[in-house]
Amino acid sequence: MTKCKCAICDCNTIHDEQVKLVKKKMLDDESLMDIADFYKALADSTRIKIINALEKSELCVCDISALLNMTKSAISHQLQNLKEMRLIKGRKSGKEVIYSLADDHVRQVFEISMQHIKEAKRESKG
Amino acid sequence: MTKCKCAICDCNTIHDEQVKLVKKKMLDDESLMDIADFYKALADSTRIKIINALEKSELCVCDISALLNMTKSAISHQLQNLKEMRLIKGRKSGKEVIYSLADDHVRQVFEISMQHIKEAKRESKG
DNA sequence: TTGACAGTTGAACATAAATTCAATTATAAT
DNA sequence: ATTATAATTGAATTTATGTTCAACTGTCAA
Repeated sequence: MTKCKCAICDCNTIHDEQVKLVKKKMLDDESLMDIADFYKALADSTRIKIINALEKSELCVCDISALLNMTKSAISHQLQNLKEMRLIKGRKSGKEVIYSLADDHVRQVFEISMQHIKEAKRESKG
Repeated sequence: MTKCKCAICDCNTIHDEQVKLVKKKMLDDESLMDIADFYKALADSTRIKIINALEKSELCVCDISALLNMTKSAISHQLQNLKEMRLIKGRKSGKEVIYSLADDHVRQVFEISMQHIKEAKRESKG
């Protein structure tokens, strides 16, 4: 329990040992940024809907627009977003571009988050 | 392949069968919103750092402020955010509030997302 | 009971992200 | 070639989010 040296926080009593330990064990800043960016890609209901849809079947931009009742432009922007994060991939077929999920991680993460939400809901009710 | 009826998108040729199938299989809007909200909680580098820190040890607000070199106010706001999503919990100890992870889902999701990022990086290099 | 400190809170501000809009590219059909 | 359509793009706009700032609450110690 000592006074913190840093200029920003006005802490007098920090738990030195724990903080030192944690600092040592924590991931580097760049990796943590990457992780946050990964979640950012999933942190929007439009993109989540797109992913949930592509879990069921590959679809073209047009299909997704109709499905979500949104403009092709809005959808296309979000598709680029998801593609950049390598969550989806697109293949060209004539004038259309057919999109599908890039790999299985999305499905896995989806499963776990569903579980968490279910349990969190149960707790909040009980 | 028919003209879409909706007013917003200007689609002429949508793949009816697939869209219909997907619509049937997709989760309801509320659940999809909940999932997006869950990811929103993780979609910020400050919050990710907090979670990564709490994976290693429970910590008070002061500790986290010192660790991340940020004001207690900024940290506190984010802690409320994470608590609301039931990702962390806090217990009072004298003047301090000690925070820790709420359950194991966070750890699990973390693992998978790390895998995804590693693979995505490998691909982008190859 | 007064002062000091850990933590929280709400409003203001600053920044980032989503959607719209207009224009453009690429492909297919006439 | 010309036209039509799927999709993309960049800039403008709108909306959401993170941080700061100042004030406040609760707890401990003198």
